[in-house]
Amino acid sequence: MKWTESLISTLREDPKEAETISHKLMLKAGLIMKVASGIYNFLPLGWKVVLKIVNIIREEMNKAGAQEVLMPILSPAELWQETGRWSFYGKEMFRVKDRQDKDFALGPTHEEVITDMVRKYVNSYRQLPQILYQIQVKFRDEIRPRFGIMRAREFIMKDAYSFDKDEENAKKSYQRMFDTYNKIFSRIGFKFRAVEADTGAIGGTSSAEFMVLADTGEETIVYCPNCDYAANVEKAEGKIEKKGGNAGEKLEKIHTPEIRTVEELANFLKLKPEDTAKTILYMADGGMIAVMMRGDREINEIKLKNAIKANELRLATAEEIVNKTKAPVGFAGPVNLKEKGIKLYIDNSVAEMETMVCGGNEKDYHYSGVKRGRDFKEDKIIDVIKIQKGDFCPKCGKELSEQKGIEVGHVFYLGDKYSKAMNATFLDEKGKSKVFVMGCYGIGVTRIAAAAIEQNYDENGIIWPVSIAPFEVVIIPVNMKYKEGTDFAFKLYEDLKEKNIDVIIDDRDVSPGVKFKDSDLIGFPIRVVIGEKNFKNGKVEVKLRKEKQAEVVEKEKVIDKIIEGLKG
RNA sequence: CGGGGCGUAGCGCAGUGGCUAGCGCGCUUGGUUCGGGACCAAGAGGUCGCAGGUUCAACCCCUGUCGCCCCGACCA
Repeated sequence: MKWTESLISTLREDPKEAETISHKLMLKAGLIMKVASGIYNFLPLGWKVVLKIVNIIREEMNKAGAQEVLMPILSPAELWQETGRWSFYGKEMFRVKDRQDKDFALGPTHEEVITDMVRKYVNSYRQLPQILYQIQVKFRDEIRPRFGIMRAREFIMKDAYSFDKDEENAKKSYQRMFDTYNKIFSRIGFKFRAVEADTGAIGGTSSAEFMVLADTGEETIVYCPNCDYAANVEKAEGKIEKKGGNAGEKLEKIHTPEIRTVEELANFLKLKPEDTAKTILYMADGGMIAVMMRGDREINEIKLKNAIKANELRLATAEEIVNKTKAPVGFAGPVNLKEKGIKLYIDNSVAEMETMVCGGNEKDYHYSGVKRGRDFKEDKIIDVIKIQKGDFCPKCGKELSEQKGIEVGHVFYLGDKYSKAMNATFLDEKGKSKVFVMGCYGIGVTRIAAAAIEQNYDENGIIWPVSIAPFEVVIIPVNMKYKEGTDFAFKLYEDLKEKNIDVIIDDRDVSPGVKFKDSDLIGFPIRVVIGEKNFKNGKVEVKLRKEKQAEVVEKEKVIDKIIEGLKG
């Protein structure tokens, strides 16, 4: 590509609408353009990046024996109603009506559509397993789209679905996809990690997320430096240090005016936060429940939601709390809670405490010396504490660490959730009708582009990995009027194209600084500069974007040097 | 949905109840320059988000509305 013939439009100043690195750089480098909130045009450079990502994914999926299909963007409400997701998915699903007033969804994911396809065409165990995938636009009306294409409302996803005759084989398919994902992300050049994850709206029994490691990531990963345990903090389990639980032996009611937080309470009573237990009130599927955990720790609501098998969970409002407990927010406690008709769950950490301070269910009162069993009785002991750095690995017991990540892939072992709901069956060896055992596997294609930037940038711009760079090499003739130099530059350009190297030549008649700034900003992995002084000595400069130092090489050796650079 | 902020040229911003709305960058033309966002000269480009109101007069004041960004709730 010649720069003068391309639609490349870089910005000199930071776009004000962007805050995060990748968003800012993608706009500044002219990769994407916003059309509406969470909706973007991919400009030529940006689309080249996406296509390179797509190619890698497609190659690896095909190698793994998966077959590509294409499902429609629109899907009829009936399919979603079969699994109940028409109502369950809520406002996040874009819905439209056709001229007959029939309901359709813009596909946020395609389990229903693919299951419908497979139940129609697969009738025998002999046709199994099947792994089908597509690379398609997805629509999700995110509550708050942000960070450019990182969390967009319209985005490209590779979604795959496996169908097997039984659990054993389904687990093999799951493993095959897991391995394929490792290959894909390695090929792209990511520093990444697969972690245990919550299954969220897709459902199923187990899942793993592939996280690109970047300090700017939205997700927190808890991992063990000693063994292979790693999990999204949403899902993470662990042992927490047993401490505290010394709040006197005798149950005493204490006047604690205006004291609502654990911090205030501990200071007031000259105890430690871990000697207290906090009680949080939630509305779970319409009814109020109470959850207790040790005072110094935070709750993980996702773990809670799963532990109590709630569909809908939210904090109780101040009004609901007063109505039900007769005490204002901040004074909830386990003593006499049963009489108010509130189910009590306690975290493991509370079960370990000898005695504790708790809210008194009365304005300005707490109890000290509260003993489990004597002063209250829980309905169930569960694990709801948010695991953090310094807690102990559930597998090997060593201390856990934390890091930030960006979710780019997610594999789910689904089981029969969708096949059962949609009555998707086949005949087994014995002629018996059985439902498919499924898995589903997503990769955020467009998100990968943003994640790659979050992981690879400096103060001058993007540093693309070679695998997905918009061009592998940029050739910069410093002065277009210096004929010998530009002649060589164009010759080199043709030679590289001949060798199937993805190259662009910056043939603009602008000052050198502009070319250097733009090439750093866009982040081409290799830059070849042809300047008059060097060229008169038969030399040109080759610089890797990721290195500080450029190298001056004989002009005859430049192609070898480039090829070497592309490998490294 | 709650909190905060912003809509003026392609981008980043300034501006005043009054006459022709500015600046920088970018863009066009001509010339000089050529290793880190060069310089000179001459240009093009605006329903001041939209609607209504107040006023002799509104980009500016008032009301409404739409859009966008950030934080939170939420989220494969």
